[in-house]
Amino acid sequence: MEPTNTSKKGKRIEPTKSELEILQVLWQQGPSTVRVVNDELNKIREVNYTSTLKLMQIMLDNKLLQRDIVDRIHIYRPSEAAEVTRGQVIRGLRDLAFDGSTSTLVLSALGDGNTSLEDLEKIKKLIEELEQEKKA
Amino acid sequence: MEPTNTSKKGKRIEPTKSELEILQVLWQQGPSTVRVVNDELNKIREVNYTSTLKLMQIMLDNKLLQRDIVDRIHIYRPSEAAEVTRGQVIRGLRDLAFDGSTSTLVLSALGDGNTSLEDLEKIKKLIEELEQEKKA
DNA sequence: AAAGTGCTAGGAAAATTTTCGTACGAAAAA
DNA sequence: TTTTTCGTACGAAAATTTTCCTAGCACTTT
Repeated sequence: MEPTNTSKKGKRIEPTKSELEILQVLWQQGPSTVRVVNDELNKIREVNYTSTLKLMQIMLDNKLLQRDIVDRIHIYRPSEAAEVTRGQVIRGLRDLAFDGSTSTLVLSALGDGNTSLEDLEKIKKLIEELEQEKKA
Repeated sequence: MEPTNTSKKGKRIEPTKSELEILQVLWQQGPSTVRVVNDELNKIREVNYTSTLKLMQIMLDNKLLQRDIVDRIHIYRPSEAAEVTRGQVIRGLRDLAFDGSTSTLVLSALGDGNTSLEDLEKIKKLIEELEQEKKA
């Protein structure tokens, strides 16, 4: 399908699965080289270095990542804070498979019975804060 | 990549985006013909009838859907209840992009400030129930 | 019966995503 | 200086996902 945007650079798209995987490493580790990211990925599954490199270059093109070059070392970092991208992704999934309903999604997420008491408390706290804001 | 399963039929996979889109229609409308599903999809975006048909046939192969034929009319329905598939999907995303943390995910879902008071209450209720179970 | 309608099956093309081979440059080691 | 090492860029293959074309069957209409 023909994109509405004719310019090659700067298309804004949702990250793919592999891209999210890389973003997650960068969110965890902070700005990193390809080597670091690739090593991290290889703790989970086998990936060739150049595969990770290529993907990160594509993400640079797509503006999902930014890059600093200091002393010839390429250091990549996410363009957006984790919260922003995660929000986009979760809302996308909400609309795609959860009827557009946040509560359906949250109920489903909590539904496996494996959420710890601390987490439940944490979430309850947040809800109460949100309720305060709403009522105010 | 070579699948571990050599048999053609019966491979168990996570639904793709388009497949989730179809599942969502079936969850909403109940068991339906391809025509109904396709009409529903076309309220959102243009899709050719045979595209939807093909996808649903693939999903039948993958056992994501099941089919009843009554009076030559093919009626499709999801193999799994919405809750089950939604749970799989949300856990997949949790591990992929939310550090494996349910609370991070939920906080992110609620974080856009658009959740209604009723929804917040509904979620809080559920959390309190879960806490009771845990403590018991 | 012939033409039209509405549907399924299956192949294959198109688009997207993911993976990797190869070339090449710069720095370090021999 | 030559060789080895470590990294990037780029093209293209491979795998996956998505789309649609064509053929064929059954029923309806003319």
